[in-house]
Amino acid sequence: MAAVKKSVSVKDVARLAGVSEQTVSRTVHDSPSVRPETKERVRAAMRELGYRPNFAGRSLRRGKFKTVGVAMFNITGTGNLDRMEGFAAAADKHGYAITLTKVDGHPYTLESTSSRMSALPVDGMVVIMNRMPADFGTFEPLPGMQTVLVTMLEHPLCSTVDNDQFDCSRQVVEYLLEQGHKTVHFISCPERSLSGMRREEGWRETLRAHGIEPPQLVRGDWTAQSGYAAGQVLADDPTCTAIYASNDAMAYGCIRGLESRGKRVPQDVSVVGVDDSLGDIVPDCRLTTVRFDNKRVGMWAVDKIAGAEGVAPGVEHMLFPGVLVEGDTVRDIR
Amino acid sequence: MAAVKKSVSVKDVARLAGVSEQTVSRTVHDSPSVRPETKERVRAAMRELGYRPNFAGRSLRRGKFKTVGVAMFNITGTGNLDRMEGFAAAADKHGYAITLTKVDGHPYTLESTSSRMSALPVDGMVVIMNRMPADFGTFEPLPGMQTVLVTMLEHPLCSTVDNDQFDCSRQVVEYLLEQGHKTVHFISCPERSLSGMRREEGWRETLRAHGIEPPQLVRGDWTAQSGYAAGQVLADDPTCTAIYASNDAMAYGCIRGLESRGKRVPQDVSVVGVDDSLGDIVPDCRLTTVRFDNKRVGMWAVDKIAGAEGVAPGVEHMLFPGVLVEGDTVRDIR
DNA sequence: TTGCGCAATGGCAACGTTAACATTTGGGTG
DNA sequence: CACCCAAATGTTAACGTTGCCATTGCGCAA
Repeated sequence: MAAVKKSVSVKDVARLAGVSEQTVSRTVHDSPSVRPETKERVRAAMRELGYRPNFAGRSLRRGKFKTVGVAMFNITGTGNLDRMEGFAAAADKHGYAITLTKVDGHPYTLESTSSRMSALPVDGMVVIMNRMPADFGTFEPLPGMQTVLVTMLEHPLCSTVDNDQFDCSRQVVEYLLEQGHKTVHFISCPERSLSGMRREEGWRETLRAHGIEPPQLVRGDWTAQSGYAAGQVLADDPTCTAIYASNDAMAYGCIRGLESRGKRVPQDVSVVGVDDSLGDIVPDCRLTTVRFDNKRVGMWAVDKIAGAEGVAPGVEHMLFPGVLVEGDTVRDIR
Repeated sequence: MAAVKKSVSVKDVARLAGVSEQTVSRTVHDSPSVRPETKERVRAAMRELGYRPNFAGRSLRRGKFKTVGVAMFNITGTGNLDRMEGFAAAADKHGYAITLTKVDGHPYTLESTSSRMSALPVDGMVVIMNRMPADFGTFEPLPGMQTVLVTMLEHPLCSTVDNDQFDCSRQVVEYLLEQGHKTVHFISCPERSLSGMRREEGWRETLRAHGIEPPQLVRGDWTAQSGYAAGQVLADDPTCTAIYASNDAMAYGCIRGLESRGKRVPQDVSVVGVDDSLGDIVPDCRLTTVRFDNKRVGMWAVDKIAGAEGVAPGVEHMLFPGVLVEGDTVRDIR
């Protein structure tokens, strides 16, 4: 056991088992045209030598890698962990692996991402579009490199998938109106956030669809501190009985801000957030919020690539609705 | 442009450029023994055909994949996102890619993880040891598969890296003692958590090292709710002027629990957490906590594999200390 | 002019696997 | 007993790349 073993190949196994390389290959793939007795002999040889099929040889021969590439601009981001969980779960299901790459560069383009991916052992790629790529409109995926974009936008040549942020706002606003509120105030996010702006549109248009002119919104910056300030402002507005915040941190901040001005939640004002990100961090409130199934989004993306074995690409646009989770921060005032 | 292009190989480029395949290969690797003029002609051909070197062919030839495999039991977990960021950053630096796989199975063994990895295009692997594998003590890494475990435990054959949980507690306890506190109370976590138990040991032993007998600890379950309950209990203990909680959620819950019993933080009681996970979620307190650099842990792991190009493995054990971040929840009572 | 050395390029083989085809063997049928 | 068929196994070639060695062409010193 002194020398370093070079990697064991079918040839070595074949020699030891006294069969041809092809029979070894057939045994690996459990072909029915190998006698059980022979198979057993080959398996024994594989065990003895510690044989593992070589990925490169196999891929070269097959022209497939059974791997999906994932490109992300910044890995740290709300929901990314769940999305990754989804990628991994779906890949696992299809016997695929996930290859992860960080994307950078100014300007950030789908073209360069795609080009980089094509030198990696992947059959398709998923791009998490935190940023808007400069060439979004004109990009065409490489032939043979099925591409799925995680974004709310539609694309003529790539399948896209994401959470439905517009519908999320529709659900929240209609829910609050059903509880008897005459209008819904809104704490927004910075204008550069694509998904945040979709939430804003959803809020605005749903109110209008119910014949209600949207009140002045309060602009936040995702932080609880900005929610706190917004809560203090809205506490002085007598028409404000229901507040919808663009994320949970601002919603929680808002609650504390309202309380600092003597308003109680939900007795005086109802509050709803988005993202279900408070988890077990806050002890004294079960916030009413919208939960997105990011894992499902991730699974869909990988399914689209790994599931379509040889099937025609077929561009599809998919938006998954969130689920409104009732907590203790909304009161029915009818 | 009607037919689907098969993948473009060196052969195609060579033909178009009127040179041999070898010259194309040399051009790809920017060998100095190709005339600049020839290089340019080859490059033009590559551009025209959209040539990308084939990963499988290259790996087969070279016997290297330039890829590090990462195995995780559950992807969702404190710090995993930052660790991933570290993996990706380090891989990027070395021109490597990351291949992610989810691990399951009962019992969970390093052996099966390793075996699964060896059929993937990776040169080494990193295992995030959220769970204790059944064969931790007896595992030997596959030859040629450099293995790094992310855990606090040492291993005779694999390099290991993680945050230093013991030192974290030492820092917190000594910091609080320096502020004049006579003892430090502790809110622990469930006993099954390896890192949590290390924090507990660190708290206990540091107090003893200062000649202080550790007071009765309060057992929590990582949630703010359990911290809240602990805070209420400790509020009635007159000897309790400083509390160290095993994570930030419990620390925040504890603060609210103390307040519910009329104690103020930090005027009456000082509180310190761990993990720096509150971020912008809580509006009204800047918690004193310990911040770990999980990204650095991730980078170290991948550096160890990707950086050691041909170098002898060399088993190493690395623990990174956290940094105590001063907030507004500790008071100097000297 | 001849010969030498160097720069530039080409030819060949091999990495490990497996699809396609070829061959062998044994058993049944006319 | 010749024949054919099916089951089991073997042989060959090719996937794309690149290390090694061979070859070509050219300038320069002898």
